[in-house]
Amino acid sequence: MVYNECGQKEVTTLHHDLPNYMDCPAEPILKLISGKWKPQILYLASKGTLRFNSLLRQLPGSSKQSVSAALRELEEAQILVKRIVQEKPLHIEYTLTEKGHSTLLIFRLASSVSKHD
Amino acid sequence: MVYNECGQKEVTTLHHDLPNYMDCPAEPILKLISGKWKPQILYLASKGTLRFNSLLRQLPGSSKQSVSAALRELEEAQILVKRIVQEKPLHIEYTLTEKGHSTLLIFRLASSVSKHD
DNA sequence: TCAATTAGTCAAAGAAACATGACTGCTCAA
DNA sequence: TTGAGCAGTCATGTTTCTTTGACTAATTGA
Repeated sequence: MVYNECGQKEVTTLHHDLPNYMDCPAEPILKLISGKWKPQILYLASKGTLRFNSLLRQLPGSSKQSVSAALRELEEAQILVKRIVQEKPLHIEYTLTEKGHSTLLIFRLASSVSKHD
Repeated sequence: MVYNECGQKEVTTLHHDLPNYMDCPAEPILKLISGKWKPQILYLASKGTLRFNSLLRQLPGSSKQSVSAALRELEEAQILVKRIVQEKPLHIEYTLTEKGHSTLLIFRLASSVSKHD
Protein backbone atom coordinates (compact mmCIF):
# COMPACT_ATOMS: atom_id res chain seq x y z
CA MET A 1 0.00 0.00 0.00
CA VAL A 2 1.10 3.50 -0.81
CA TYR A 3 0.77 6.68 1.21
CA ASN A 4 0.79 10.25 0.08
CA GLU A 5 2.59 13.15 1.77
CA CYS A 6 -0.33 13.54 4.21
CA GLY A 7 -0.16 9.95 5.38
CA GLN A 8 -3.38 9.06 3.61
CA LYS A 9 -3.83 5.99 1.49
CA GLU A 10 -3.24 6.60 -2.17
CA VAL A 11 -5.60 4.31 -4.02
CA THR A 12 -5.21 5.45 -7.60
CA THR A 13 -1.79 6.57 -8.81
CA LEU A 14 1.28 8.28 -7.40
CA HIS A 15 0.63 11.39 -9.44
CA HIS A 16 2.67 13.48 -7.00
CA ASP A 17 5.65 11.27 -7.74
CA LEU A 18 5.39 11.27 -11.50
CA PRO A 19 8.40 12.81 -13.21
CA ASN A 20 7.89 16.52 -13.11
CA TYR A 21 7.50 18.29 -16.41
CA MET A 22 7.49 21.60 -14.58
CA ASP A 23 11.20 22.23 -14.32
CA CYS A 24 12.86 24.96 -12.33
CA PRO A 25 12.81 27.96 -14.67
CA ALA A 26 15.95 29.43 -13.11
CA GLU A 27 18.09 26.40 -13.87
CA PRO A 28 19.44 27.43 -17.30
CA ILE A 29 20.83 30.79 -16.16
CA LEU A 30 22.12 29.31 -12.92
CA LYS A 31 23.98 26.69 -14.91
CA LEU A 32 25.31 29.36 -17.25
CA ILE A 33 26.73 31.61 -14.55
CA SER A 34 28.03 28.93 -12.22
CA GLY A 35 31.15 26.83 -12.44
CA LYS A 36 34.64 27.24 -11.10
CA TRP A 37 35.50 30.57 -12.74
CA LYS A 38 32.40 32.15 -14.23
CA PRO A 39 31.19 34.04 -11.16
CA GLN A 40 34.59 35.67 -10.73
CA ILE A 41 34.87 36.40 -14.45
CA LEU A 42 31.48 38.12 -14.46
CA TYR A 43 32.38 40.02 -11.34
CA LEU A 44 35.56 41.29 -12.97
CA ALA A 45 33.60 42.09 -16.12
CA SER A 46 31.34 44.30 -14.01
CA LYS A 47 34.44 46.30 -13.05
CA GLY A 48 35.65 46.81 -16.60
CA THR A 49 36.55 45.34 -19.95
CA LEU A 50 38.32 41.98 -19.96
CA ARG A 51 41.31 40.71 -21.86
CA PHE A 52 42.31 37.07 -22.06
CA ASN A 53 45.82 37.01 -20.68
CA SER A 54 45.10 39.65 -18.07
CA LEU A 55 42.11 37.62 -16.92
CA LEU A 56 44.22 34.49 -16.62
CA ARG A 57 46.63 36.32 -14.35
CA GLN A 58 43.77 37.66 -12.27
CA LEU A 59 42.49 34.11 -11.71
CA PRO A 60 45.38 32.31 -10.01
CA GLY A 61 45.03 28.56 -10.44
CA SER A 62 42.91 28.81 -13.55
CA SER A 63 43.86 27.45 -16.96
CA LYS A 64 43.68 28.85 -20.49
CA GLN A 65 41.40 25.95 -21.33
CA SER A 66 38.68 26.70 -18.82
CA VAL A 67 38.88 30.49 -19.04
CA SER A 68 38.63 30.17 -22.80
CA ALA A 69 35.60 27.88 -22.49
CA ALA A 70 33.92 30.19 -19.98
CA LEU A 71 34.39 33.23 -22.21
CA ARG A 72 33.02 31.32 -25.19
CA GLU A 73 29.91 30.16 -23.31
CA LEU A 74 29.23 33.63 -21.95
CA GLU A 75 29.67 35.08 -25.40
CA GLU A 76 27.33 32.49 -26.95
CA ALA A 77 24.75 33.33 -24.31
CA GLN A 78 25.14 37.00 -25.24
CA ILE A 79 26.26 37.98 -21.79
CA LEU A 80 29.62 39.14 -23.08
CA VAL A 81 30.58 40.59 -26.45
CA LYS A 82 33.97 39.94 -27.97
CA ARG A 83 35.45 42.65 -30.09
CA ILE A 84 38.76 43.16 -31.84
CA VAL A 85 40.17 46.53 -30.96
CA GLN A 86 41.97 47.98 -33.98
CA GLU A 87 44.34 50.07 -31.89
CA LYS A 88 47.98 49.71 -31.21
CA PRO A 89 48.59 47.18 -29.85
CA LEU A 90 45.86 45.23 -31.56
CA HIS A 91 43.91 43.22 -29.01
CA ILE A 92 40.63 41.56 -28.10
CA GLU A 93 38.15 42.83 -25.54
CA TYR A 94 35.25 41.18 -23.74
CA THR A 95 32.54 43.51 -22.47
CA LEU A 96 29.20 42.99 -20.70
CA THR A 97 26.13 43.30 -22.90
CA GLU A 98 22.81 44.72 -21.76
CA LYS A 99 21.74 41.17 -20.95
CA GLY A 100 25.01 40.76 -19.09
CA HIS A 101 24.21 43.75 -16.91
CA SER A 102 20.76 42.45 -16.04
CA THR A 103 22.27 39.04 -15.29
CA LEU A 104 24.54 40.73 -12.80
CA LEU A 105 21.46 41.87 -10.88
CA ILE A 106 21.31 38.23 -9.77
CA PHE A 107 24.77 38.67 -8.26
CA ARG A 108 23.75 41.76 -6.36
CA LEU A 109 20.68 40.06 -4.95
CA ALA A 110 22.70 36.95 -4.11
CA SER A 111 25.32 38.88 -2.17
CA SER A 112 22.68 40.82 -0.25
CA VAL A 113 20.94 37.55 0.66
CA SER A 114 24.15 36.04 2.00
CA LYS A 115 25.12 39.14 3.97
CA HIS A 116 22.26 38.94 6.45
CA ASP A 117 22.26 35.20 7.06
CA MET B 1 58.00 46.41 -22.76
CA VAL B 2 54.58 46.01 -21.21
CA TYR B 3 51.28 47.62 -22.19
CA ASN B 4 48.19 48.24 -20.15
CA GLU B 5 44.57 47.77 -21.25
CA CYS B 6 44.62 51.21 -22.94
CA GLY B 7 47.61 50.40 -25.06
CA GLN B 8 49.83 52.75 -23.09
CA LYS B 9 53.26 51.84 -21.86
CA GLU B 10 53.25 50.48 -18.35
CA VAL B 11 56.49 51.62 -16.81
CA THR B 12 56.07 50.54 -13.22
CA THR B 13 54.23 47.31 -12.42
CA LEU B 14 51.36 45.29 -13.83
CA HIS B 15 49.13 46.24 -10.91
CA HIS B 16 46.01 45.52 -12.97
CA ASP B 17 47.14 41.91 -13.25
CA LEU B 18 47.96 41.27 -9.64
CA PRO B 19 45.93 38.46 -8.10
CA ASN B 20 42.63 39.93 -7.03
CA TYR B 21 41.83 39.88 -3.36
CA MET B 22 38.38 41.27 -4.09
CA ASP B 23 36.45 38.09 -4.77
CA CYS B 24 32.95 37.91 -6.19
CA PRO B 25 30.67 38.23 -3.15
CA ALA B 26 27.91 36.19 -4.80
CA GLU B 27 30.08 33.12 -5.30
CA PRO B 28 29.31 31.26 -2.02
CA ILE B 29 25.50 31.29 -2.47
CA LEU B 30 25.79 30.55 -6.15
CA LYS B 31 27.90 27.53 -5.31
CA LEU B 32 25.42 26.49 -2.65
CA ILE B 33 22.34 26.59 -4.88
CA SER B 34 23.91 25.26 -8.06
CA GLY B 35 24.82 21.73 -8.99
CA LYS B 36 23.00 19.00 -10.81
CA TRP B 37 19.93 18.70 -8.56
CA LYS B 38 19.81 21.60 -6.13
CA PRO B 39 17.93 24.10 -8.32
CA GLN B 40 15.16 21.58 -8.95
CA ILE B 41 15.07 20.52 -5.29
CA LEU B 42 14.69 24.14 -4.18
CA TYR B 43 12.05 24.72 -6.82
CA LEU B 44 10.06 21.75 -5.57
CA ALA B 45 10.59 22.93 -1.98
CA SER B 46 8.97 26.22 -2.97
CA LYS B 47 5.87 24.25 -3.96
CA GLY B 48 5.62 22.31 -0.71
CA THR B 49 7.25 20.14 1.89
CA LEU B 50 9.74 17.53 0.68
CA ARG B 51 10.20 13.88 1.57
CA PHE B 52 13.23 11.85 0.61
CA ASN B 53 11.80 8.99 -1.43
CA SER B 54 9.16 11.14 -3.08
CA LEU B 55 11.86 13.60 -4.08
CA LEU B 56 13.95 10.81 -5.60
CA ARG B 57 11.00 9.76 -7.74
CA GLN B 58 10.41 13.35 -8.82
CA LEU B 59 14.03 13.62 -9.99
CA PRO B 60 14.39 10.92 -12.65
CA GLY B 61 18.04 10.03 -13.15
CA SER B 62 19.11 11.18 -9.72
CA SER B 63 20.62 8.98 -7.04
CA LYS B 64 20.02 8.59 -3.30
CA GLN B 65 23.63 9.58 -2.76
CA SER B 66 23.46 12.97 -4.42
CA VAL B 67 19.97 13.88 -3.30
CA SER B 68 21.00 12.99 0.23
CA ALA B 69 24.13 15.16 -0.08
CA ALA B 70 22.13 18.06 -1.52
CA LEU B 71 19.58 17.95 1.29
CA ARG B 72 22.37 17.82 3.88
CA GLU B 73 24.17 20.83 2.40
CA LEU B 74 20.97 22.85 2.15
CA GLU B 75 20.11 21.93 5.72
CA GLU B 76 23.59 22.88 6.96
CA ALA B 77 23.25 26.22 5.19
CA GLN B 78 19.91 26.69 6.96
CA ILE B 79 17.98 26.90 3.74
CA LEU B 80 15.97 23.81 4.61
CA VAL B 81 14.91 22.42 7.98
CA LYS B 82 14.57 18.72 8.58
CA ARG B 83 11.94 17.55 11.00
CA ILE B 84 10.64 14.18 12.11
CA VAL B 85 6.88 14.08 11.87
CA GLN B 86 5.46 11.97 14.70
CA GLU B 87 2.38 10.95 12.78
CA LYS B 88 1.36 7.67 11.29
CA PRO B 89 3.22 6.79 9.20
CA LEU B 90 6.26 8.30 10.90
CA HIS B 91 8.33 10.24 8.40
CA ILE B 92 10.80 13.04 7.77
CA GLU B 93 10.01 16.39 6.20
CA TYR B 94 12.22 19.06 4.65
CA THR B 95 10.82 22.59 4.58
CA LEU B 96 12.15 25.96 3.43
CA THR B 97 13.34 28.27 6.19
CA GLU B 98 13.00 32.04 6.15
CA LYS B 99 16.48 32.19 4.67
CA GLY B 100 15.38 29.59 2.14
CA HIS B 101 12.52 31.80 1.02
CA SER B 102 14.77 34.82 0.56
CA THR B 103 17.24 32.65 -1.34
CA LEU B 104 14.44 31.73 -3.72
CA LEU B 105 14.12 35.40 -4.63
CA ILE B 106 17.30 34.77 -6.62
CA PHE B 107 15.41 32.12 -8.60
CA ARG B 108 12.55 34.49 -9.38
CA LEU B 109 14.94 37.17 -10.58
CA ALA B 110 16.93 34.62 -12.58
CA SER B 111 13.87 33.31 -14.38
CA SER B 112 12.65 36.79 -15.21
CA VAL B 113 16.11 37.66 -16.59
CA SER B 114 16.09 34.63 -18.87
CA LYS B 115 12.52 35.16 -20.08
CA HIS B 116 13.24 38.40 -21.94
CA ASP B 117 16.51 37.47 -23.57
C1' DT C 1 5.07 -13.34 9.99
C1' DC C 2 6.04 -11.33 5.52
C1' DA C 3 6.59 -7.94 2.18
C1' DA C 4 6.74 -3.14 1.33
C1' DT C 5 7.93 1.57 2.46
C1' DT C 6 10.87 5.15 4.48
C1' DA C 7 15.36 7.13 5.00
C1' DG C 8 19.26 6.64 4.54
C1' DT C 9 24.95 4.84 4.19
C1' DC C 10 28.96 2.86 1.83
C1' DA C 11 32.30 1.14 -1.77
C1' DA C 12 33.17 1.02 -6.43
C1' DA C 13 32.74 2.46 -11.18
C1' DG C 14 31.82 5.91 -14.67
C1' DA C 15 31.34 10.55 -16.37
C1' DA C 16 32.28 15.34 -16.34
C1' DA C 17 35.11 19.24 -15.16
C1' DC C 18 39.46 21.10 -14.81
C1' DA C 19 44.70 21.65 -15.09
C1' DT C 20 49.23 20.93 -17.43
C1' DG C 21 52.23 21.51 -20.96
C1' DA C 22 53.22 21.70 -25.80
C1' DC C 23 52.18 24.03 -29.78
C1' DT C 24 50.31 27.71 -33.31
C1' DG C 25 50.14 32.13 -35.59
C1' DC C 26 49.91 36.91 -35.19
C1' DT C 27 51.75 41.61 -33.68
C1' DC C 28 55.11 44.68 -32.15
C1' DA C 29 59.22 47.07 -30.27
C1' DA C 30 64.19 46.81 -30.01
C1' DT D 1 65.41 39.22 -36.90
C1' DT D 2 64.82 38.08 -32.50
C1' DG D 3 62.29 37.94 -28.45
C1' DA D 4 58.24 38.87 -25.96
C1' DG D 5 53.36 39.33 -25.55
C1' DC D 6 48.60 38.19 -27.11
C1' DA D 7 44.94 34.87 -27.88
C1' DG D 8 44.11 30.99 -28.23
C1' DT D 9 43.83 25.15 -29.47
C1' DC D 10 44.81 20.32 -28.51
C1' DA D 11 46.03 15.86 -26.18
C1' DT D 12 46.66 13.97 -21.91
C1' DG D 13 46.22 13.32 -17.00
C1' DT D 14 44.11 14.27 -12.65
C1' DT D 15 40.52 15.48 -9.69
C1' DT D 16 35.90 15.93 -8.59
C1' DC D 17 31.06 14.76 -9.23
C1' DT D 18 27.55 11.50 -9.88
C1' DT D 19 25.45 6.96 -10.45
C1' DT D 20 25.01 2.03 -9.37
C1' DG D 21 24.02 -1.50 -6.46
C1' DA D 22 24.34 -3.70 -2.05
C1' DC D 23 23.26 -3.09 2.55
C1' DT D 24 21.05 -1.36 7.20
C1' DA D 25 17.37 -0.53 10.32
C1' DA D 26 13.01 0.97 11.69
C1' DT D 27 7.83 1.17 10.68
C1' DT D 28 3.61 -0.54 8.99
C1' DG D 29 -0.30 -3.06 6.81
C1' DA D 30 -2.07 -7.44 5.34
